[in-house]
Amino acid sequence: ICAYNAIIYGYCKSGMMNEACQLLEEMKVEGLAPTIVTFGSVIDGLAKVDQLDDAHGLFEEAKSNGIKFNVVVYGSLIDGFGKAGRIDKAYQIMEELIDEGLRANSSIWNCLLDALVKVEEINEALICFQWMKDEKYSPNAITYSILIRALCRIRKFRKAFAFWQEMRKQGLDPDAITYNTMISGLAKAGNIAAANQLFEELKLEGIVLDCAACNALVQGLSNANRALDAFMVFEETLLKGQNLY
RNA sequence: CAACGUACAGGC
Repeated sequence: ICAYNAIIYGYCKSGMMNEACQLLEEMKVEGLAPTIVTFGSVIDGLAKVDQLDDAHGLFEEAKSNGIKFNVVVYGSLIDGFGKAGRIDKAYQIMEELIDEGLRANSSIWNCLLDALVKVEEINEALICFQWMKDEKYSPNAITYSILIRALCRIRKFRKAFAFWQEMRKQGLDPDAITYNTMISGLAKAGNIAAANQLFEELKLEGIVLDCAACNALVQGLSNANRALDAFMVFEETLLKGQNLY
């Protein structure tokens, strides 16, 4: 069983779902009972290649065979439906999760928030975020990244910065991805001045920005017809011995 | 043990 699980896990991670499903069938034929890990891998794999209905079907089928899934498997489905823009299904799975007496966690909420942002329901996402906090779940760096990106998209920079500060106030250190989200969010929305300023501020704080952050800024400057400035950032990055692609 | 967020490239 462990051997099967390991191979199936590998197939699923690389998106080779035909092979994975075939092995799952083979297990049944051999009289081996797939475990929650087996089903979890396959469901996650199917959801990632947009075979959502198959994923959900397998989920229901396993459940009716007495398998009790954990939050992670629910998370795979919520994430999958959310990415496909099927919010209603995502909510439905969320409700099922609660009905089963399972407790959601921050990751589940993040999946849901990201889903709402993807269909441009930013206000709904903000309400959801408030709700999440009311229910005493702690947002993490990922939660804030999702919201900051969303707010930059709709050009609510002030609010994006407010979240940025709220995050630090809670002792949550923004990670490399949060920085990049903020910088590229500002740059893409054409707010080069703010992006540049943040970039400089972070440098002063001794924070090392990675190549994605530089890319983001270079791109923003280029779009604003400031090729010269873009080039300067580029050179400066090179001088620091950073790896650029 | 497993689910979630950032930049860039390509094809029509």
